[in-house]
Amino acid sequence: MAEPRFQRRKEERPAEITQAALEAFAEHGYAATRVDDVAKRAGVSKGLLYLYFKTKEELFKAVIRSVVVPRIDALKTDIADTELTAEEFLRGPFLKFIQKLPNSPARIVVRLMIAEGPKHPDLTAYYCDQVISGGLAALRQLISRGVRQGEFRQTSLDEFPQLLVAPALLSIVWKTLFQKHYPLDTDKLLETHIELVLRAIKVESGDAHGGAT
Amino acid sequence: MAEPRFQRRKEERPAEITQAALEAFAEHGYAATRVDDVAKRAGVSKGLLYLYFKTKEELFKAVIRSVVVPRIDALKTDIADTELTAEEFLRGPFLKFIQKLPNSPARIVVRLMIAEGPKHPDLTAYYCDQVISGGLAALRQLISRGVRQGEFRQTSLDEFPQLLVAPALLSIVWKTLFQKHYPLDTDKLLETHIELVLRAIKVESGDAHGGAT
DNA sequence: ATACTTACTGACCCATTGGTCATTAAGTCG
DNA sequence: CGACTTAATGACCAATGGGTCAGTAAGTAT
Repeated sequence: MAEPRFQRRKEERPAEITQAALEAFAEHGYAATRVDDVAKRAGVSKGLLYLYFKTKEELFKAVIRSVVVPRIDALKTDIADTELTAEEFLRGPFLKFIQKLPNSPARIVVRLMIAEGPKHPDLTAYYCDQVISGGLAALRQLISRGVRQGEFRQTSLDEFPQLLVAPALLSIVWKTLFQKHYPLDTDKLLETHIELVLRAIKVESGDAHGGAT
Repeated sequence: MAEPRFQRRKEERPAEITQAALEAFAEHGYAATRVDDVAKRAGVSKGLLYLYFKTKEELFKAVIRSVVVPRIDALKTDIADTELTAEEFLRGPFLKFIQKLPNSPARIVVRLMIAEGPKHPDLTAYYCDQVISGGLAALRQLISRGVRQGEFRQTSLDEFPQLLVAPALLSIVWKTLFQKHYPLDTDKLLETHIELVLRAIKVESGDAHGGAT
């Protein structure tokens, strides 16, 4: 009876709607998701949603941004602030970072970007600047540091830091598509990846197998 | 005047439509492509399209199959029939194979599968059987051969042959999304990848077994 | 030629859904 | 407690597009 038909919560609404949209997009993809469904999930009317987001496309962009921004910032400051050697960093924080990706909202974002990216040039540009450009620069910096400190040989890897994250992308895609048919231990896969990369780029000292320092 | 309004070409139609659909899907993705548009591209009426393909979804599946089947068969027989050493094969035919992917129809298929796969379980299963399962088995075989012949060390790579193709997936995605903003020499990237992998897994011998037999 | 089969057409149907707006009611201020 | 502002609603509109089917004409057999 005394239940109010709705409450006014101007501040929280955008985040709630964005979160609901992320879930809906995760289930059906962007195109097949009905705005009405997003609104229902957020416990809100469609009309209100359109009060906060001009169009469905705007909502889409807001979703991407809300997931991407904090995550990439974390990695960037992590690399800048760390006191670990390059190898320790790769084995530790970096490995942890890419291991988390396949089970995080990043998985959804990657799928959405691949599917819808080509239709949203400005969003892709934004993503390039925020995620790709910054992320790669940070990785390149990490590798260069390793080379400067005499840990790593001079290889083409610092020209293609993408190679460090390629298996993470594969893990994400795999989880999204094949996990059910064809389970894959992505944690172990990524660990193996780091292992192999290190073996390939470390300066070959007397004890090649020297596991941890 | 004497121009016939249309010709009857029962045999060629399916392939023509499939090809047109591939192009349309490449441009707009599956959901945003209108069946009418596919028909127009194929120079055919929408009605006829529905004569050959029960639904839009059936058409989609046919497109995927038409691209995937021949390509993967090629790689499989290639690996089985080759007389090269494992290292030579990786540096030669395998590198060529993954270098071609980012500019082939495979690129489109990958995007479509990532975007739409989760909504088509049976198609995903099919893809798993035809592409993934077979492809991985072939790669694993290649690696094992290398190990048996004393070329490669025993590593976890044969547990995760996916690592061999991960950079190819990245290249495909990159080309699809970022190429314009952020050019990437995928050929060189993939070459570097093979280089690094080989350095990581080759038996370390200054001279013991000289690599090639 | 004539009758017959069927590849092919394109106008039509109608469910779906992005987006709007007149209306309602929750909060607020004097 | 009124008077007022605005967060929130939900019925509604218009367009889009998957799918159908009655009709047409290209090929074929006789």
